[in-house]
Amino acid sequence: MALASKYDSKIVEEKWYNYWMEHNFFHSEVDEREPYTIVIPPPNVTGVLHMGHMLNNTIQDVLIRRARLRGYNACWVPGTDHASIATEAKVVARLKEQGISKNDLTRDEFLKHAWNWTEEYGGVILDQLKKLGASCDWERTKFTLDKGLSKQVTKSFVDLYNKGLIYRGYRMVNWDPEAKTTLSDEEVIHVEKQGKLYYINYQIEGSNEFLTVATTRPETIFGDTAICINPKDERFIHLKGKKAIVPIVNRVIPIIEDEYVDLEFGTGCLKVTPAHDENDKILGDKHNLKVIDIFNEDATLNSFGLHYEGQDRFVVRKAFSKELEEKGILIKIENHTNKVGTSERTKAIIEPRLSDQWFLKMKDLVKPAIKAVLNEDGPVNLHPKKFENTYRHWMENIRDWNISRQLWWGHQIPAFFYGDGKEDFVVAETKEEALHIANKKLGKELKIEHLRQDNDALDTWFSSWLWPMSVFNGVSDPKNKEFNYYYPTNDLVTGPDILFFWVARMIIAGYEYTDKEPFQNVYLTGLVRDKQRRKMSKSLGNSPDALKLIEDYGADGVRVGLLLSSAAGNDLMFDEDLCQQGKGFVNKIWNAFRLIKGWEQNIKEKEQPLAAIKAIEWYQAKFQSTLQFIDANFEKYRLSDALMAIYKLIYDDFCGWLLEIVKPAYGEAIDKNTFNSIMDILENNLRILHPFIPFASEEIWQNITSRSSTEALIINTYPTQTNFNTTILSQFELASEVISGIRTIRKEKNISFKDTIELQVLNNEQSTIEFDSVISKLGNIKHLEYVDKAPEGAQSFRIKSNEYFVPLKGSINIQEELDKLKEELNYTEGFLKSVSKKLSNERFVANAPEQVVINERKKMTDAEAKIKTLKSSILSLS
RNA sequence: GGGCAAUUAGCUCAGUUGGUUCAGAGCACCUCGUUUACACCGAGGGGGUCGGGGGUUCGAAUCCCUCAUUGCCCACCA
Repeated sequence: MALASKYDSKIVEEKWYNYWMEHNFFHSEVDEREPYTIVIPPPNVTGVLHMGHMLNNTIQDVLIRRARLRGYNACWVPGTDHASIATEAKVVARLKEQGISKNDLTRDEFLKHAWNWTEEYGGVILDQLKKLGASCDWERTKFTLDKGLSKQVTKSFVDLYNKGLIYRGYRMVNWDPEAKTTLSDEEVIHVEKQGKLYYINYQIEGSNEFLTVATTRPETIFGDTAICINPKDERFIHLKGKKAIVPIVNRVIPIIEDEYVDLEFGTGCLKVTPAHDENDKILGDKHNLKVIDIFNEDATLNSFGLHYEGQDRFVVRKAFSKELEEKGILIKIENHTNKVGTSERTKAIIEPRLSDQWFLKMKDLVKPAIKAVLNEDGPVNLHPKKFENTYRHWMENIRDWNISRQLWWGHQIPAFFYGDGKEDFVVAETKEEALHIANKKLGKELKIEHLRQDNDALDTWFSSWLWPMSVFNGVSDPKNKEFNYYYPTNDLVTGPDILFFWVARMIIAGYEYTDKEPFQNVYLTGLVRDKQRRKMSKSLGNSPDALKLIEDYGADGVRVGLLLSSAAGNDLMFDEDLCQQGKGFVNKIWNAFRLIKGWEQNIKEKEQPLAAIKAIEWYQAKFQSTLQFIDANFEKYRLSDALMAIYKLIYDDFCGWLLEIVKPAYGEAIDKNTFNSIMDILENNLRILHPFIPFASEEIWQNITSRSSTEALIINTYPTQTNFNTTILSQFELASEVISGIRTIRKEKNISFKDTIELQVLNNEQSTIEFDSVISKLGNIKHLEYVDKAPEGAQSFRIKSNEYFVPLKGSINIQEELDKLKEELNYTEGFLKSVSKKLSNERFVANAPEQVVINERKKMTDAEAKIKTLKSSILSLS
């Protein structure tokens, strides 16, 4: 069978993915082996694959495939997230296109639409992951709204409520007026906005005097219930105990005193609107102020807004400030930049709002999770470590978590109201149970239809924080076999943007429910950016189509491209050229295989050339030293470095050196021993390549007909570390320098590679004798001999203290040669001077470690020897 | 406003406890080469006062101070 000279990823990748699936190689069952588990960060169910997912999941697949080869029971659990607010927003938008408003639907009707949408688009992303080569255990695919998982969410809510950790409270929360729901603090993104500072006059009651207040939000004047001054402020001493009149509204409000007010800012007078600012709320509570809520849930003004009722807050800001200006009440406007909270999802500006919500007390829950990460050596390690600082800071300053959302798509809160009072509810896993509890509590015989379940849904993250446990049913049944086998999981791979949303909370939940960490290592990838360092986003249109990339470069090529330059935690400047490099690498491996495969036609039992014996011996040592490096870097989660080491091993050492050395002359047979050794080496290469380029490695593996093992590569073995010969590595190093020297002479003297030459070696102190056969082959040398004195009429070069001569038929340019020698002599003498200067420094000799001094002395004697040979060469030429 | 990180070749980044192999890698670039696996190739080459300035030391990319720039996280100053 002839192999194509260019590797065709399209055919190959589909073929082997199907093959792996048919043989169920991704599936894991509990057995006696040690488990290695990763749970996927569940992408949004209606999402599509983007560059971040590609990077993320490539890393997970590399880890999982390597573990599988190393004999672990590797289990990668896939799944999707219902993504409450994001998905609900998409469904609402689609309904709107169809002319349907969410408000016109019942909860059940809306959910039907949402489920339809989920079934239509849901899971597309999982199919896209398959294209990337992700070896997930698809039989275990989970969805956060699955019955089993939902049950566990409900159970944990009830459990935390019964422990007194969940409570219902009337608090100032972050309100997203577009999604019409509250958000947690983490879902609020502060962005700098260019705003204005409005100076507004308030009349003092019973006088003609005015007091000027500076505010960024004039529309909230309708909710003012006090003016606050600093008691130390001498400018306003005369106003103590007086009252002010809110302009337009004409409400009379007290002037209160509090040291909270900054004397320097604005006018030193603060208007207090307890319903719409957290600080004002604190002031209000302290001074017993009235609370006037002026907004509807979509942030239009309600009837307190008088003639602005029904208009949007920002429209009102403009119109109202104009009205105030016209009436001479607004006296000045200044530019002012401040940070404004916006919704992570809808980008709407957050409105602080008082409402009844559900909260989770975090202070105590957090404690074991802090310890687990900040302890040296685990049990939880973040990679890179620098994130432990931000983790600590967040955890130590944590506030209670607002877990209720005014959304329908999600887990409905299992609280059941039996009356209209704020406290008239019970919390239970089912309505029936709730009825039972309620009746017991009240001593009554209520009917089930008297109970009304809380309308709110839970924050998405309140379900995903259970994910590593819930995918194994560990919350419902902590004693089950699977859970105890697979949990705690090994690695988590995700972006630092959800460190608080998700990672920290999983650790918290893990300790609360199992006393164990949910995972041992967290690999935090960077963001994928474009060449101009811009974040990749749909709106910028700078994000390449993931599937198109796979089509163009092959999944293997894209995987290599992504991994080549993505140190943990560093942002990745994505450039398609990287994929091109990856594709080139795959093609290189493929062609190396074609070469070897070609030898198969012509193998003979004959004497093995010495060059081949030595080269194979050398490569095996090189492979081992590289394997050590790779393993060490996997330990440190430095996948790029591991991959780069493999890249160089294959490109330079395997293809560039080994294959060139053992390659039989054109038309000649290869000896059997060499061929077999090369096959063994090829197989080992494929084993370490497989995690990174699963498709091409399997394709080649399956094309090896003489292979001893019949198993698929994916479930084969990984090479283990053995002792290796280090001196052979340095000997080869010298030999390669000699070959390089020969090539230079060939080039300078215009000697074709096809013409054989002779080589004479003088001063054979550091011997490359072991590799003379290799030098002869690659240098195309007819005759190599050791001589006692420098031959005449030869071109020469020096490696360490050896001198090599290539006798030339024609005359050589003596002057040219002489100049070169003098230049080299000059450099070496300068070098010697600096070394001896260092060594004559008494303090250096006294203070530096012994080995350093010895090394310097060695450098000195080497240089002296080299100067000697250089001088004698110069003498013989002139 | 507080905190954390970064700054090394044109680009993306390595550089462990200061000291052989410390100024490196990959890519890009330039020159040469149609050697029968691969031009998605091979052989060479140029390129950096390690952000600036101080200091400690026999010795600093590495430790300390300071300044500058950039990025990230956190934060209730109207």
